[in-house]
Amino acid sequence: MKNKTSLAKGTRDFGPKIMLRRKYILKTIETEFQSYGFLPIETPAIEQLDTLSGKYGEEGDKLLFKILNSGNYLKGVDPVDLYESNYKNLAHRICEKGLRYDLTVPLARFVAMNRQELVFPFKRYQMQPVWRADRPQKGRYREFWQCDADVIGSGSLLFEADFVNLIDQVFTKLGISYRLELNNRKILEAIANRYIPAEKFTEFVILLDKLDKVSFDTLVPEFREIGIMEKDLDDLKDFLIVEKLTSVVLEKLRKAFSYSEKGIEGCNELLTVLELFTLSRPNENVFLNLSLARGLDYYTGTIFEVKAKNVSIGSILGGGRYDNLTGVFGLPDVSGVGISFGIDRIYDVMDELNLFAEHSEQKTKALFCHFDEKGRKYNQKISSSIRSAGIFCEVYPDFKKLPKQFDYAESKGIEWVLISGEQELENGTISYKNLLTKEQGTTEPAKLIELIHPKSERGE
RNA sequence: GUGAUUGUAGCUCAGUUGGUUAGAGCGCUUGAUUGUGGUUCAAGAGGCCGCGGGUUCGAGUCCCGUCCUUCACCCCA
Repeated sequence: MKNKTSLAKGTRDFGPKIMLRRKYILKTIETEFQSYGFLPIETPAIEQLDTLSGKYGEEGDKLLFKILNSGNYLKGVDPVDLYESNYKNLAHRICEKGLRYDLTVPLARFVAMNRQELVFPFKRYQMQPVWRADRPQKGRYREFWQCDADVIGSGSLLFEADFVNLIDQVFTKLGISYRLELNNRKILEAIANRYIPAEKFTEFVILLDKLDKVSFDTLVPEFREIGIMEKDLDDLKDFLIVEKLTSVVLEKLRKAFSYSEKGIEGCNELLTVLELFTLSRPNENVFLNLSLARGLDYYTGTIFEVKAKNVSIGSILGGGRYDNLTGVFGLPDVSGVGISFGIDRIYDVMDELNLFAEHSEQKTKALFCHFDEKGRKYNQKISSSIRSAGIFCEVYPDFKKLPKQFDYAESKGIEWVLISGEQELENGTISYKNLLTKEQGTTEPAKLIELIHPKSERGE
């Protein structure tokens, strides 16, 4: 029986073992989100293609999954386009919907549509899958989950500081050694203004982003191409520091920006963020990286990026401040800031570094065993009472030999087996064995709860 | 989108210059053992060699296409 079926490229099934771990990551993040006052929303997987198109740049548009119209999707199609395989024209004719590419644009749409009912600043979190028609590779999937928290409708730098703390709490809980890099779009603008005309800013930013992977020197030809003078190259190279974020570093930087108000503003913002997060949680993992740019060009202020130490898998979190995200949906001048955890990559990091603990609290604790219909009925009754007491348990479904039933318990990691045979039924008792400690005996059903989950462990 | 790479039993993998009936380990089923698991021993089941075409007397093996895997680029979580 050969498996002729296969998964769509870049998608994955998750078995129980993996799901328990994914749920654990999700739960850890969700708890932190909630503790900072973020409230959940969900939006549809499917959006109008118009909502998504043009929000992610030319590259992003190519990566959008489009959904073929229902019914006769060829109605109204220009035969010339068909004949000439003019797929770009066709796509928007025959596809009016698409799968969401991230959670930020749907949020912007949501806020614009529901602005009357929302309390501002609106703090929401959202944990849902997103889809990108990318070629899969390490740490990159076509379907993956993002866990976003955003604050809409406030320019307060307090939220940037909150995010720094929140990020630290999540990764500390998960046991991941990380490095949080910050930058500010205003600082980038100030640097760019030093060397090149404003219209080259985007190209400049894309180049800076590459410095993460390749050395400055290999990019020199491209820097020249966008108009950086030969004499300025060394100056730029010295400028692009990566250092621990401290007030001393920011002070130095601010002096270097004496020519640029924007630059000074960016420094002041980072200084405020530093002060605020340090008040609640000093953090040694925060760095200032002046070449951190991030491709998404809607960012206007602080930029966040987190990488795991000791694993090469790209960033596991990204985020930043944007001043006009909802503008295209008819709600201008609303400032927001947000971050996004990539839990598929976080999973890969934890898997590679062996950071997953056994999550035994989620497993079945006891298995009821028996030999015949009478015993099964007896067990069925007892099981429901200990289940009501909060003990995860299950009743063996068939009448098989005891070793089989033990094997089942063993392979599911069930600690206790409870046996009801002729003897036990006659005396109104039940036999038990702990597969880990080998402790065994016979007791009354009413005492099972205390046996399996003693008060001392319950903390009562 | 560009360039590579992979696919043989449930899993991990052998399979010679193309040559009878495609193998191993682990796992699975049954028994030794009809109320006490993980060990041991014995027997057994399980494969259209990813799919489609081609070359050949003959293809798991060579060629072409396609799908999935993995990886780099682009870009990103």
